Amino acid sequence: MPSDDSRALDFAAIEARWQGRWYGDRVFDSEPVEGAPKYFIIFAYPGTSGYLHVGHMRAYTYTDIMARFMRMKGFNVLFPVGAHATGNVSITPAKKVERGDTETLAYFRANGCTEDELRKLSDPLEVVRFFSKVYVDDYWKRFGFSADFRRFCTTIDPGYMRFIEWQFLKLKERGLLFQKPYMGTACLKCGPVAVDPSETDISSGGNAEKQEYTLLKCRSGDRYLVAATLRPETVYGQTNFWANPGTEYVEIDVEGEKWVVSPECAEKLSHQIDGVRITGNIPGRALIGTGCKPPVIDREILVLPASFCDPNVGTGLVTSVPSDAPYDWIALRELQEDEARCKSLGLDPAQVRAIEAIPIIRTPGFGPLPAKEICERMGISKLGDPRLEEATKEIYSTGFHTGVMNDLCGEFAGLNVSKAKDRMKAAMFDRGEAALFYDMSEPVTCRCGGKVIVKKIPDQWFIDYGNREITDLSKEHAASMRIMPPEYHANLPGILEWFQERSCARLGNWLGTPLPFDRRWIVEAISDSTLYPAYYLISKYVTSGELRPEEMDESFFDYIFLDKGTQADRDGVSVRAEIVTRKYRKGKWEHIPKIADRIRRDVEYWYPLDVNLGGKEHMTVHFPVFLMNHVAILPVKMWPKGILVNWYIVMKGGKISKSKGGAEPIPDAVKLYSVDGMRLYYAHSASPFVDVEWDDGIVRGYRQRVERIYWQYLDAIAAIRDASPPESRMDRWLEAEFTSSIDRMQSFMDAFDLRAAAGEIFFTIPDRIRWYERRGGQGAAMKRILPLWAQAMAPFVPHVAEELWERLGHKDFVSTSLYPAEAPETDREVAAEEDYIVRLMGDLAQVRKVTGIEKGKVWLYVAEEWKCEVMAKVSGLHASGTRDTSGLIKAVMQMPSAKAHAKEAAAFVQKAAKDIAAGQAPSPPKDEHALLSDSTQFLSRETGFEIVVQKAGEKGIHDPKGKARAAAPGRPAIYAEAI
RNA sequence: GCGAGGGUUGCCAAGCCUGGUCAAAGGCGAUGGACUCAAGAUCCAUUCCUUAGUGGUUCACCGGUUCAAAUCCGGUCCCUCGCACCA
Repeated sequence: MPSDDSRALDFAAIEARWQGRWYGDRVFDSEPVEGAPKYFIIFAYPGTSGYLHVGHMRAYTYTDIMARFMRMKGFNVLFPVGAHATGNVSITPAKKVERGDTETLAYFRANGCTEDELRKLSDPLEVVRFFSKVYVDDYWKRFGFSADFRRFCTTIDPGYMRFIEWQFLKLKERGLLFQKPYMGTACLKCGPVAVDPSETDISSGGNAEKQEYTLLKCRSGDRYLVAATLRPETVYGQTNFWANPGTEYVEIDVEGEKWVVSPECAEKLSHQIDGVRITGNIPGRALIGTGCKPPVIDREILVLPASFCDPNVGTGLVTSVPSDAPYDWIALRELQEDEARCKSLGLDPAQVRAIEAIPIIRTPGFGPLPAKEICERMGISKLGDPRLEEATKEIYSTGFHTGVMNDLCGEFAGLNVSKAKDRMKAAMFDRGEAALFYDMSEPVTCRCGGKVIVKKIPDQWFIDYGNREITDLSKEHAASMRIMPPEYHANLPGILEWFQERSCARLGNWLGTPLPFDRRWIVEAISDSTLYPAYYLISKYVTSGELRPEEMDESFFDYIFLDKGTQADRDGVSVRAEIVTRKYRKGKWEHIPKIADRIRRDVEYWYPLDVNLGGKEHMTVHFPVFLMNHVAILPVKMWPKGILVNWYIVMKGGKISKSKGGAEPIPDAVKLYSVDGMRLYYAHSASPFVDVEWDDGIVRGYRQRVERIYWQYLDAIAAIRDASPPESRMDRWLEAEFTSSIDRMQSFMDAFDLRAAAGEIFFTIPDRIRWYERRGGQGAAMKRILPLWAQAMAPFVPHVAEELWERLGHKDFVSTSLYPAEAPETDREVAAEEDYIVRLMGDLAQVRKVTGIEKGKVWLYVAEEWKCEVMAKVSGLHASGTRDTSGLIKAVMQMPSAKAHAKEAAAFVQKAAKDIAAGQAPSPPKDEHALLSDSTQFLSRETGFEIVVQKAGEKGIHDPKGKARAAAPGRPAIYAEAI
């Protein structure tokens, strides 16, 4: 027995040792092998934006486990890795470093970045280079990934960019690219910016949303007072118009029309509509008391004063619908009660008082005037009340979802509000009475300090994912794919259908590939990462220098992916493909396959991709376009075969965020928990399809579990090293248990159920071995199962598995060993016997507990022979459909053995039938008495009771309490006496 | 707004698709015991209530289907996540 302290494993040494050997021997570099089945798996590569955290490693580890498993199953596995540098992911940190952002600098330093390195990182390209290296060396190799690192590439490698150019040429050729105007968020100084909660481009306003206002053009003389509304469906309820008497408005020329809006709005509009210019000023005061004629309703309404008209919101002018807008309701009432104010603004109080709200929407739970009702309910009576916001939201959301337009709404009467909204908008546009206007829901400030606005981009490039043919083909193909979890498989067709056009390029200063036919545009990050698994087949040749980026023209890719330019018209093939036919090798020139041919063969061999594994954030973004681009561009035989989605590791309080940092740096985590401990944690602590809360203690527990198994394994080796232990029934038992565990593990793995698979190997098997030892197993079976056990562990805990494999005396790697093709025949009968013993021990414990007898003598009564016969009979009848008790009893009474005990038998049949129906009838071992007699010593030792085995129903047995009668097949009766 | 997932016994987490074998796997924690001078580690047992063992009440809540429901259907409450040119 080793002393206790030595039972801590030096994981770091083991990890370093095996990683050194794997990568030193390049055992995971993959090349096609004629005739060998292949397996091509990737994980969605990370953006080079920051350090990775323990959550990312979950997905990556799944990928490696699958890759390792398939390799050992005999597949030729290709598992390449890369990094995603497109867009501004690396620009953002570079900018932060450049301006000396203290948080960012601290973040880099905390993760171990040296000052030398840090200085360079103000250059985005350096950031890409830096993180590429960190990912490969500090994370992926550090985790022992069995990847082919020769193929590593980023999306801004020159070769990759050629590939993307080709992709877009093909999309264009297929008619899937088009241009149209788009309203984007932008800073006037910096160009397009992203507005999102992570605030990578902006300094504030990350939660702002782009809102679409409908501009209602209300005729007033030769011009329009233009009101902005989010609720165009309420136009029938307009009773008056609001303007702010305390502010200035401007008159602008819009395509020949004169509009009145706030100056702020005019400025915003000028970025959205061409040729907008200011032609005059109008004090708000001057509008009050005039009239205007809004769209749809055929009547003039009065312009009234309202302080809540904010020149920064919408047009600064508002149309009033007091029936459904709490603000309007309160404002109107206040004014109606304020005669003095009316007079001071030159309004006729009587005329103002005459205005009445017009009910337009029937909303369940509300009367005809919801705005009025909610204000009364909430006790809102003044415009200054902050709860007006809440009231507005409530009315809007209830009305929108449940409301129906009433009879006053002309042709729209009877429609659901949600439907009426779109139709009314469309009708007003058609008649030229309305226009669209976009604005942010709250102020957004760019990193440069400028204001972020909504700006029209007149010629934005889109990919047409709404294309009928591509959508249908993709849906059809998705149905045939292996997609996990099943819920996603079911949802994917819906997502593909929902996917419409998507902008695919950006103006501005981003990293990425310029569109080959319009180089002002840079292909954006989602669109340039759809076919990339295919590029891993090429990157190797670029890295090695065998292929130069400038040689990768359209005809080159056409040749290797689309079979164009084969044999017959070689003239069209890339020049380079012809050139590299000879190479100086080993001192002489030899002919080697042309590089393009070699790559083409690689593509034919490795493609399609078998599994694309990525986080759930990809479900509605990356995966659909990944699939649709394959369908659009590549031949059917190259369409992907599988998708696996993983959920997250979360910290208390939310998702671990790469951009925000704060998570455990991987190198530190590895020291704390060990690589194999973490790998086992990922695989086993939960299904891949749920979020898991990171918990230190639990991860430590897994490290300990690995250690424990390691020592259990070594002890087992030591115990059998030079001995030839005798074979016993427990050896047959262990081998059978082990074999079925391995069987289950294999089928779990095939179903991507890593958790259940790991459970078999790291929990069930050690547990069975302990039982084996407890029952006196001497090691004969251990000798046989140990090698396969190490192999089974290898995908999950490869470092420790290699170590154990070596201790067994192997000179090769367990990682590249193969699982045996066939499982040995095993004896299932013994399993029933051991189940019986386990069950009995449970009953004994139960008896001990309820009687309180700790030490004493226990009599076990094995059921009479006739009971076994009756049980078998009932069981057979039950299986063949006879289930009613009286029928069963009749049938059983035909049996002479039962008839001899008629009364008892009838009762027994009833109970047996019940147990069988409930599935609770244990299958008894063949000879209970013999088994028990053989096991008395074991049972005594385990329970501390003296054990006597008797046959129920025999004369002269010791049975003072008549317990023997309760004996059932597979379940002996028990009687205990304290000493 | 659009869409998805979920609420299980102290905690984490299986089961739910394919109803019965489910008082409900496994892990963690807790309690007791073994081993030890002791501690840790390890091993064994217990961990809803009850009871000389085969009984009772549970799987967010309400209702329904069924001989039978954690599992199917309808409703309610609560939580989480994805998307809306960040990737």
